[in-house]
Parts: sequence; structure tokens; C-alpha cells
Amino acid sequence: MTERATNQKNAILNVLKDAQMPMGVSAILSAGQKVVPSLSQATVYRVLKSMIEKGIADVVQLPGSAPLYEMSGKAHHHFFRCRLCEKMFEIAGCDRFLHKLTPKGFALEEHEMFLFGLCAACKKQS
Amino acid sequence: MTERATNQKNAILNVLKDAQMPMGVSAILSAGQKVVPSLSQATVYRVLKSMIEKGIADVVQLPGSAPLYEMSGKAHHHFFRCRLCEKMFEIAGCDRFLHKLTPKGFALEEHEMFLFGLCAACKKQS
DNA sequence: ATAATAATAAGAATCCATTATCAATAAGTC
DNA sequence: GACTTATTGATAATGGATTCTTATTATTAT
Repeated sequence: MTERATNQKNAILNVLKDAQMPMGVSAILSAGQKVVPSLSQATVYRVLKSMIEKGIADVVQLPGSAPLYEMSGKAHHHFFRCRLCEKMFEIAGCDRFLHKLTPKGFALEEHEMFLFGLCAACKKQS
Repeated sequence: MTERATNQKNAILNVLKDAQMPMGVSAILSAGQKVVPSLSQATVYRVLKSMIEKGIADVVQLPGSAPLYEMSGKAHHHFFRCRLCEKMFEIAGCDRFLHKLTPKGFALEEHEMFLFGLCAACKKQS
């Protein structure tokens, strides 16, 4: 038989679609359980894996943390994470800078970049 | 009593001093065992931890990999890792670019950056 | 040299993220 | 509705990195 549509898959898909930032497995699990209370961690891992294989979702690897997940299809971007509220903000426009940093004769193929600090809201309060 | 000088500590220190790039625990262990054959993994962890606390060594966290270690005291820098020979090359001069990417009102405090691709030598051969 | 004890080696234990197992459940076909 | 089997839930198992334990070794003060 072919692949089946399930409430669990839909729940996880919608969680990621509604997310304002990349989410980790445990956050996806909690959010998904609000829709499908029985949702289990194993299913989150299974469904995420399948979504990534299909190209529906992408992995975001922060240094020293477990991977986060987001819907794919966004333009290339990076993240600024606020140290206080922990929100993540998308950053674009890296490429024109990075090539200038690449040594002569080198071929730049991929890159990772993360900015950390205070977002505008948290900066005001401090 | 006070801290003692040991061959193990010296070996690990020298391994890091001689290193041309950040090293992982297992690489440090192998290199150290050439000087002190009995050197154990636990000691590498213990000594590295102590070196970091003292500010002698720094941790380099690549996304999705175990941490690497290097001597501290270097000017701020990042790395370009060649996908073929796996060597790492230091990259400097990021700051002037990164502030331009930071949104208005945000305070940029820290950042991580990694470049991947081909180094000049490997690019020639391919 | 000797004694006191910091440091080590070896391996067991822990921790965390992820994967595997398998009986129970439920989507899709008839 | 009944059947086939993909999917799930619960939990055990795994893998890798790191820390703990303990008897042994080796540094340093005396």
C-alpha cells in the first residue's frame, strides 16, 4: 500500500508551518500534543526524518545544541538569537560578504553563521 | 598541596601548541600517546577542562560535531574547512561585515561562522 | 629517601539524542 | 463493515561523548 495521511503527520506539519522560528524535537512534541495528545516522541523523530528526506523540512544545526527544524523553501538565511528572550530572527544577505573573507584560490561552497546578542525589544529593557 | 606538573599535562599542552588547527579529543589523545604512551582518554578530558578553566585553551564548536580545542590567545578568527583534505584554515576580518547584517536596534554580542569548500591545493587537483 | 597526596589509567557509569522493537491502532481498499 | 498493513505509542536499546570510581603511580615538600 502507499503512504497514509495521519493526524500526527498533519499536526507536526502544522506546528512547523505556524512556527515563527526553528524548533527542536521536544518543542515540536509539546506543540503537536495540543492537537494530538497521544503524539509520541518516536513519531516526531520518524515524521521529521521523512519530511527532511522529502525536502519538506530543513535542519538547522546550532553549534553545541541539538538540531532544530523548520519548513524548507525559504530563501537562504541565518539566525540571530536573542540571549534574553531566546527568540530567533532571520538574517539575510550574507553571501556578498563571505566571498570577501574567502582566501584567494579557495572555493567557497557552503557556510554556517550564527549571531547572538540582544534583540531590539530586550535591548530597550536592559 | 598545590597543582603538580606531569608529563601528561605537558604532552597535551605541546600537542595543542604544535597543532596547525583545532583538534578533537581523540586526535589529542593519539598525538599525546606518542609522547606518553600510557595517556588515557579520561586524562585528556580532565586536562582540557582545566586548561579551559584557566583560559589556556579554547573550545571550537562546529555545528553537528564534537567540540575541538585550540590554544587561546589568538586574535578573533573563524575557520574554513576543506571538504577534501579536511584541513582547517583561519579566517579573519569578519566583524566589519557582521555588524552590517545585524538588524537595526539589535546588539550583536557574539557570533559563530564556518566556511566550507575547497582549499587552493585541493581545488587545483579537482 | 620518605611520606603525603595530587594525578593517572582503566574501565564502569552516566547522560542525551536518536533509533529499534513490537504489539496495538487506524487509514485506505474492497 | 471487514481486511490489509502502514503507522503509532511505549519503551527498550543504541551510540557517542563525557564523567565518575578506585586502585595505582608519581610529584613535591620535608
